[in-house]
Amino acid sequence: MASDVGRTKRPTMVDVATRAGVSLKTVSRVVNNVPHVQPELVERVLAAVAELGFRRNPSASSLRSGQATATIGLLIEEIANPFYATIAGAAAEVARLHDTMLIIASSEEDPARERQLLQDMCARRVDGLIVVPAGDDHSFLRAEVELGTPMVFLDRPAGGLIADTVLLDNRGGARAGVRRLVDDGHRRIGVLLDSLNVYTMRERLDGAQDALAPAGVPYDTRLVRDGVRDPVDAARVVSEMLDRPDPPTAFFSLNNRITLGVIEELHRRGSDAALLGFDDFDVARLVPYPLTVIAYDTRELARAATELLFRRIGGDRSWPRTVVLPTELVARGASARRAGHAP
Amino acid sequence: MASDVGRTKRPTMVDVATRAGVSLKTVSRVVNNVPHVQPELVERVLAAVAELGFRRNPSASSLRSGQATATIGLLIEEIANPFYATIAGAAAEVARLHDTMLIIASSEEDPARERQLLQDMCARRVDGLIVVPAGDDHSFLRAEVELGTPMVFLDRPAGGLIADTVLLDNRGGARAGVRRLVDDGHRRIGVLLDSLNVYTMRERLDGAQDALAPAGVPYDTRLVRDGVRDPVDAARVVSEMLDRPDPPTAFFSLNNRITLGVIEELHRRGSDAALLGFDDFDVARLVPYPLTVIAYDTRELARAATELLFRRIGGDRSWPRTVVLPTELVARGASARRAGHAP
DNA sequence: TATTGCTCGGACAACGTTGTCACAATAGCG
DNA sequence: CGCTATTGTGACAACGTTGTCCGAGCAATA
Repeated sequence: MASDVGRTKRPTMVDVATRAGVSLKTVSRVVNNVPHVQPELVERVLAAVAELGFRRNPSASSLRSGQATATIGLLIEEIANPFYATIAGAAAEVARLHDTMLIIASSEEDPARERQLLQDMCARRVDGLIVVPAGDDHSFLRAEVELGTPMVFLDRPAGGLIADTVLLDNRGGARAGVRRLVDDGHRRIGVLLDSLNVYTMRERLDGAQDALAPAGVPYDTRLVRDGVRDPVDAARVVSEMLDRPDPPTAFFSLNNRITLGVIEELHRRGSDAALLGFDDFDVARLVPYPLTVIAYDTRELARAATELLFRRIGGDRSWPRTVVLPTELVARGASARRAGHAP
Repeated sequence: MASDVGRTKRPTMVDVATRAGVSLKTVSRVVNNVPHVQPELVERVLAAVAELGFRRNPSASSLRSGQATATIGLLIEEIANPFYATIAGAAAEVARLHDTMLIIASSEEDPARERQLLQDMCARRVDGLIVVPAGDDHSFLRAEVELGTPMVFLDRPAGGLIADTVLLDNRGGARAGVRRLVDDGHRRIGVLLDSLNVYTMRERLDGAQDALAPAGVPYDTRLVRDGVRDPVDAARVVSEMLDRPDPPTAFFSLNNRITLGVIEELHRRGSDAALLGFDDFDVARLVPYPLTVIAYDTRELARAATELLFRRIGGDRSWPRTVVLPTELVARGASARRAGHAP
């Protein structure tokens, strides 16, 4: 083809060796910083490397040496989601400190795709994996674990596999938040959640029940609604609940997407129902409605997981551990009501 | 060490061949779907693959076959930033359609780091690169381009390198937005921007001047402020400008981080200055202040770039092109003033 | 039955690198 | 001055895969 113009081959160590007038092995030594090479030769080799623009081929390198691709994999649900983006950012930061590349893949909450991606990453011989599980059976990873690929599960536990896990205190956070609502005298609390198939949602709902049951609040199915996917859904559900003869005096939304919809509807109606939301969000203080959020440090979550992973990669073979990170209740919003500036 | 427990070697094609009682090459053929292999042998091989849990070693594969690591690289400034997260999500989606892995790396706006990461990705023999430039000299990539690694620059043009580029119509968008402010009678417009070192900021400011100059609006240095890094900065600058004897009647903020700060201050003061902001943001409609945003489709931006990249990977050797995507003026906010529900 | 044509399996080399080993050159010692 | 350590260097093989090529096996044809 006429389009091959300028299509040269990449320089290899052999080219560098020829250029520098040394042996292949000497180049290898210089490139890998092996000591006991004459300073003069080192210089000649480095000069040749620079002139030819040589870069070591990591495929060949990791093929030969068996290990250490200087790459870790991160499997999340969806990169575009700010929660996962924050996780990816924090993981990337830690990886950078270890001179390691980060491969990010999105499962899109599809267990089959999750499996495919994880196996693909393992086939690429990543040095380790951080996984936010989508499916609920990860026993297919056992072979990889036994082959020595360390992995840390993040935000949700693995299914059918004993492994390192870093979680939020979903249940405790929800319990504390709802307890506050109860302490404030609320007895009819609307609860909105995405899906009970998700571990975090189940935990949060359990936490709410932990707080409601001892307070003697009866269980009212009409006040717990799952399948709330987006803010529009949420607004509709809130509207329905408020139109009932005995409307809730408070709402607990189990994630921030739902919280946004709830705020919108409450604000639109000029309601004064209390609102508790799991997850903080960055424009929370601009929101024209007072609310309490169950906040946590997403970066810390990812950082803890990534650092644990690197400890494993570094050779820590101790028993798998589960780390649970705390949450915190924070008052937010109501800037529309002339809240002052935060310090 | 006693810790080697369970540390088996990964199965190779040789193992599979032995197990299936065929030759190594036959396994290779089956694994690569080469036709003309006896159906019975195919079955035996596949059975052995499944039993042993064999996965092809991509290092060896791409080493031998020279190309096609089925991986593309994306270099952005910061994964945790929603703009880049959205880009990453869209790029990942397109990559998935092409059965390709996406490696994401963050330059953190550091040109040295950018260079390092790009060269690292090239060394890993990615099939192509998408780059949001941080530095302003990318001539060091020329060697890679000549070696046949396609690359597409996104959001900002490359420096010192002729290459495919996908941009927003920053200048046109700013021009249209500011023209509307001018048409509405505004003559004193406060302009807040991050840094003139950034290409997009320069373009947006140029667009503003395009609209102001013909309208005979004099240039007032005190109304253009750069170095506005975050919402707190922005709020302070707005406050200062409003305290002047002839305060601006409108503000133009050149990115959404700044916009948030401006909103907060305007709302806090109960000001009625008009507000125009570059970049839309997802909670915009919840915002308690009316504003116009210069919006665009971030996903489309990334999609266009990624698809162009895959066309190049597919063999398109036509002249490098520059794609400019349109922006759109959208009215937002003021939900605090009882705006109705969007349909 | 012998020849041709065709299909498909297997031996072998090679991709670029690194570990092993051996050897050459130098320094240190008696 | 000869011997052993020590240091520096290179030949060679191997990592796991795939491209090349040859030839075995078989059917169709003369």
